[in-house]
Amino acid sequence: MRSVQEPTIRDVARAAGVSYQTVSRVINGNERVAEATRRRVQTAIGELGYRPNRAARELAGKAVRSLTVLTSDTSLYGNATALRGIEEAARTAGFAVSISVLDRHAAPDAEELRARLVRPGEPMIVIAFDAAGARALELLPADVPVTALVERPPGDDPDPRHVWLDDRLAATRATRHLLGLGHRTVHCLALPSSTARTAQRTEGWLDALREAGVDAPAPVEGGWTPRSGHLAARTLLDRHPDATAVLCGNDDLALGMLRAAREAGRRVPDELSVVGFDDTPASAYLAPALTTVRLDFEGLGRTSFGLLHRLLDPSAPGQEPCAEPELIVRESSGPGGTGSG
Amino acid sequence: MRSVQEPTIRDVARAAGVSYQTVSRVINGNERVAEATRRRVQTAIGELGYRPNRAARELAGKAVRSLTVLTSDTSLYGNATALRGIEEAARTAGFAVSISVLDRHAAPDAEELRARLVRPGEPMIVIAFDAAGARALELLPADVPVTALVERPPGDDPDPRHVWLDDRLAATRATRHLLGLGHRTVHCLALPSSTARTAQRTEGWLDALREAGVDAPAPVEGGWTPRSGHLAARTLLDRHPDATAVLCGNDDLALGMLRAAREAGRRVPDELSVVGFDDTPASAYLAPALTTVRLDFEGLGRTSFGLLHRLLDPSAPGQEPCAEPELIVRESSGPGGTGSG
DNA sequence: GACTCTTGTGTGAACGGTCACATCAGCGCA
DNA sequence: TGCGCTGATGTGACCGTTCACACAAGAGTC
Repeated sequence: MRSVQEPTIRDVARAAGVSYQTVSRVINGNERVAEATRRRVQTAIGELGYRPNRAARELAGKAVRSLTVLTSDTSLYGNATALRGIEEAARTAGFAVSISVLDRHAAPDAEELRARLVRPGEPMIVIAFDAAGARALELLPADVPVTALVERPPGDDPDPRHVWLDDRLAATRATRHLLGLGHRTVHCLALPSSTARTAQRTEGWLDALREAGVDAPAPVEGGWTPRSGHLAARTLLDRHPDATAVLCGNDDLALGMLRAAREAGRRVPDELSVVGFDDTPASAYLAPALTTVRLDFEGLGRTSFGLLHRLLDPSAPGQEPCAEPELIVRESSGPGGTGSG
Repeated sequence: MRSVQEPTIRDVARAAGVSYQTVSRVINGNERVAEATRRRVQTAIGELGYRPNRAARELAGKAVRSLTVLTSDTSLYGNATALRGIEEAARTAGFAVSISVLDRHAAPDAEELRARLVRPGEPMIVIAFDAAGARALELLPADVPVTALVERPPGDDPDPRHVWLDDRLAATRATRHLLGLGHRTVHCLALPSSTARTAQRTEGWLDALREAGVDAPAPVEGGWTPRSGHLAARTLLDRHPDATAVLCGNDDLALGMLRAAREAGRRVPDELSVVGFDDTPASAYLAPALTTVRLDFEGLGRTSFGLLHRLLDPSAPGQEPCAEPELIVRESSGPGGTGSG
């Protein structure tokens, strides 16, 4: 296939007048090589354009630096941004990143998942914000080194290989913001949970309502897209024509909510306050600009990689922590009237 | 690291009572194996849970089925959607997909690029809608099998390894739509071009104006995000307070345009028509819902993979073609007054 | 019945690295 | 002078697979 043979370690050795093993030592940063020899070898490497053969290295038992990211739909903001964070951190550390995309709607089975591993024992990072990811995480063989970005901290059985953002607290703060504006209660357009339990963001919303001594209306569940948000929002407005404030599971749902409100003749924020989640690049430019919670998905991706890296090599450097969730108040939330709540 | 050794081809051979070579034949679908033997081997494979070792296979000279996607920012709609298409098609064909993310703002250099290749000769797909991607494509060593998703067909020197969507015609149609609504002229909020030449979408816009015998106003160049669209839109409205129709390079720019229009007190579509490009999932839910052009990025991704596959193996199956660009008329475009143009 | 030809199977040598061990020179020290 | 130690380098085996080739057994041909 290739016309010119790639140079091997033995070609370099010949060019530098040393044995192939010495070349191997130079490549792997072994101490025991005389400075002059090292330089000669490095010159030869440069001149020949030598690069170590990955396959040979792996076959010979050297731990190879690669990982696979398992994620659903890469066009969702959270997934895409986390992926970017992982890729950047991984590349900086010299890891090759493979990717395997799950169908968001179909539950993966163990056999299929096993087949997705590039090789047995390939390290993985699972983006498990949704049910497909969470299920994949459960099904992964036990001998695979893995870390995961999860929606919720596992309450009873904390797993040190999981990382997450404090969605719950963030949702509480966003809800408090709305209550503080004078709304009698806050409705919830919820994201599907990744587990059988209530989504974290929904929990946080409940926390704030409980704390304020307000009865929580039943949340309405949407999907992940503006389309599903729009449908769910219609249901919500139908069921609760007197709603004055809605917390949405993400910015895309909020976008659907804004449209449904417009269609129902409810002005935002005058008659209805809407708060989103994620702070997508679009949110500041919507009409009205969306009040939302900024989440550091990129940082979370970096963190998940750092964790995996230390799992594989305990001497790997630590990671700077991700940014705290931050409420960004824009135009879509306003004072709640003193009227019906 | 792993407690249990993975079974090798020799383990399978022993279990089936044949030589390792026969096992290799079965794995690779060689004709010359007796039916009974084949079955025995396959049973052994199943029982032992044997999977071929990728590295050994590659080292022994077997073409290994993997590819690397080179792309900038994975959170942009076009990139993310194309990536999804590539990944899906590749996985179906048994390829492992690696990913390498370029900085959209920094030009890659040849040395760095070479280092990104998982191995010399690794097949690649470059998503080259922007300048970073286009530059990377140029710098790739000649011996790498590569296909690319490009912004524009290379006019003079058509490269059969490139695929693209007919942005130009699509832009012409969108512009005709606006002219057909009675607008005297159409302004352009342009995407940065991937090359030194004018962006395809901008060309298409020019085509339509020329065809209608209308003088083309100078296009205003934005970036890729709502933020950059907003900035550029302000400039555009400043320079051309009498504009009644604007074609935007993508939906995110259009979003920025919508906001700038609102801030300038220009009602859309009554006083100003805005048309986007891409049909992102959000566009139908914006206020007003965006008239835009639907582009089949996912199909383009699949096509680019099919092309690469056939480059590597001429007997690989053909691909179904991508969908034609389609103008989706929604609320953001309306009749142009007979007043100032 | 000796000859090809086909079919099914086995053997040895790569592929390009790493690892464990062997070797060798130079040094300090009794 | 001879011993052990240390630092620098070389040698052989091996990782799990494929490839090229050798070989045995049976069928078809003259």
